[in-house]
Amino acid sequence: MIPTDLIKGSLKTIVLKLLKEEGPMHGYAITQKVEKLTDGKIKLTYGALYPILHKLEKEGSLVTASENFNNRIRIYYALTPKGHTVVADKIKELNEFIESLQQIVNTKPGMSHA
Amino acid sequence: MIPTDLIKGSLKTIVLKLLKEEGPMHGYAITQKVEKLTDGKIKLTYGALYPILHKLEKEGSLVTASENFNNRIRIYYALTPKGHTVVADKIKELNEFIESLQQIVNTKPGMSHA
DNA sequence: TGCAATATATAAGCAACTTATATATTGAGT
DNA sequence: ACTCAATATATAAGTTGCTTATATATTGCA
Repeated sequence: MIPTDLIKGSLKTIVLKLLKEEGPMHGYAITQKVEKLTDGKIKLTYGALYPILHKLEKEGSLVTASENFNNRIRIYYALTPKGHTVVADKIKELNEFIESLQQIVNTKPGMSHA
Repeated sequence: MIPTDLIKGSLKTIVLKLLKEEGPMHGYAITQKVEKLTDGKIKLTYGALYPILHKLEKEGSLVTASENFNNRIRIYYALTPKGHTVVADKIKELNEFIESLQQIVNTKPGMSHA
């Protein structure tokens, strides 16, 4: 498990990216997918997930559609056009972040005057 | 500039890694180095840096040595043996984190059944 | 009958930051 | 002489984004 402090700020981007690639998903499926994609290293808790989804919906990045599956309510979240713009920006940011981290982490002694 | 929410949890690891590669540094130099290494994309504020340094010192990961440079006080922070152990762990964590992020960000439609 | 998995949701609390503020020296420009 | 940017360290108040705990309800397996 990766410590939560590291992951904190990336959760919203992760959720948006999944919805972009997988299409509409319900909350439970999102947590499963994240865990699977990262070999259990990132676990999205519901206490984090649902507030994020509700906030994105409020902001107009997501819309919801309820469905009844075996008497269980499933609420599917789907990207709006605005959401597609937002996710593109967020992924760009995340890639820059990853690059910056690598710049720091991959620096080795002696490389400063390379 | 990368939004601070993304960077938040990584700052302590970044500071430790720099001290490992560059040897003892003073606070101001740390902020300069981070900014330079990341092309200005990550800026460490003093309000974040000094509490981190003081905390690491308190935990026994760092020791300090004051120096007088042109009548300006410089406080050099250096890794202790414990600090070296801590930084190794933190870097391992950060690498796992980066890998996990890439797993999510680099996934493209259709790759789920590859 | 009971437990794990499925499914959504909110409230209280905490940690790690940001922002604002304070202090003091050096050196360059005007 | 004056002013401003850069150098250098530090703390306090406030905010955000999570975690942890809690609540509710169904399905399917043993």
